[in-house]
Amino acid sequence: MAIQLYNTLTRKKEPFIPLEEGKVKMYVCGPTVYNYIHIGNSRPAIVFDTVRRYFEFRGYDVNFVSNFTDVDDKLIKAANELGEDVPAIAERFINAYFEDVTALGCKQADVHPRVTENMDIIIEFIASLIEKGYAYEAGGDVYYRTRKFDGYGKLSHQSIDELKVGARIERGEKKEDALDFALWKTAKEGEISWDSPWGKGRPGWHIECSAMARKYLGDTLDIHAGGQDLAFPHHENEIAQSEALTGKPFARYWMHNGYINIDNEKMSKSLGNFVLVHEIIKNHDPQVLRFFMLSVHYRNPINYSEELLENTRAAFERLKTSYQNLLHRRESSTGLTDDNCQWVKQIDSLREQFIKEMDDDFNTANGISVLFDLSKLANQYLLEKSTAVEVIDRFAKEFEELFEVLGLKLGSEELLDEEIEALIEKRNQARKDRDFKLSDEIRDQLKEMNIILEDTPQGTRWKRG
RNA sequence: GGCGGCAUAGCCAAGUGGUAAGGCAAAGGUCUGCAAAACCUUUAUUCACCGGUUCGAAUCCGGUUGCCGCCUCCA
Repeated sequence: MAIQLYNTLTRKKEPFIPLEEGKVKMYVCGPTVYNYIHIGNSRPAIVFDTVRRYFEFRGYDVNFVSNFTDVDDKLIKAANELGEDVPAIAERFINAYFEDVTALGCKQADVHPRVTENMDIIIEFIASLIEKGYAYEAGGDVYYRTRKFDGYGKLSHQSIDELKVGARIERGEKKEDALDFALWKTAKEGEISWDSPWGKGRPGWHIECSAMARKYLGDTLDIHAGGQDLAFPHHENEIAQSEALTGKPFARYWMHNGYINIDNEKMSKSLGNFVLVHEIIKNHDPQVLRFFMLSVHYRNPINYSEELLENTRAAFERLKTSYQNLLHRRESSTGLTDDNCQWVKQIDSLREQFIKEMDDDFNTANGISVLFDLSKLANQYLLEKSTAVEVIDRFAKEFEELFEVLGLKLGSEELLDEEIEALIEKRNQARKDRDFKLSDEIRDQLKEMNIILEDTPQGTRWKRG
């Protein structure tokens, strides 16, 4: 059974059938790098990183492209305000972006193309659209002739006449029609600019994705993804540009993630109610933020608050503790016993369940609930008087693989320094001697050092507090 | 005005026709020298409200209420 995914274009869940067997060509709209990303920006990064990981887990070869918008109006504005030039700001926030999303467990894309490095193909693209009559030059600007493209509105399911009501012409624009949008903007005095057949200027926002997606992935993509708010006008305009040029479908599947809300209101840089990832991860484990995002289906809204993050932390700990306890128990485990296969069968069945849930439009919320089932099963197994290394390893491997699919880390085994090691040994001797006063003192002392001890029939295990 | 989404326990959240997953929190029990971790048990006769279809509805249809989003830079 194929992976099912919800396609914004058809408003239905559809089986995923790639253009080329076993391969996924995927493009995700990346950030405009004029500031640190807020947690709303981090959602598509996390969600589509997970989609990519899941495709890979299911044996697909994924070609994943995500752009940086490194020149546009907002960057120019930021440059003016900060008294820096646009490339310097872009460079700084591209680095900051990688730092943030890496902390959140996102892998790098295969290609991270930048607008400023692809000016030639963007200009070429625009020139071809003019040639085909889909665009026109007007006083140094170039606009897309929206009404000429028949399918306009097919992604956002709006009719072109209804859209017209909301469209506007800004002062100084030379559009033929209110719905037309800029492909090329002529530079104002002193602004960063590139030479073009229409004079010095810079690209409009939408054309970059059409041009770069085509360059790196071809005329037709399997999946094009981004935040819900990009569906209109950004993605709609991309379709108009690309399909007018090639005459082929631009993307077969369109995926859009839901918003993050703060107090039930959309978070956005322009509303000013945003929370930066950069700030959050100073006080919170970035992995908890990722877990939080994945605990809700990607198309549903998420309400963010510190309190919810704290609840998530407790839940996430539960899974990791379960895994750590398995590792601790491994040392005192023996060979296989007769009933072991029953446990393994149950693990197999949970793995199937996980795949079934994820195959259904990447239902990470349900995938995570399977992890809790796995955790419960493992904890029950650890209650057995004797345990088998094979079964422990099977449990551990399952944790590791499924965590990896979701981009979550279980925490590596670290060693304690000798001093702490010695204290634990000393305490164990005290417990043998039934000197509980001393043993409790040592436990408190270690707690001060952020080491928490847990006594089990198989010996004392420790974890960081 | 056009298009779309959401409403499930104290909180978070799955679930699109077959009798309410999972997590957090809370309570009781077991285990433990005491803890911790964990296990077992309990916590929605009910899914915003009102009708309808059906043997059967949280799920489908119609209506009502409330909240949110897109239509303008936005993930």
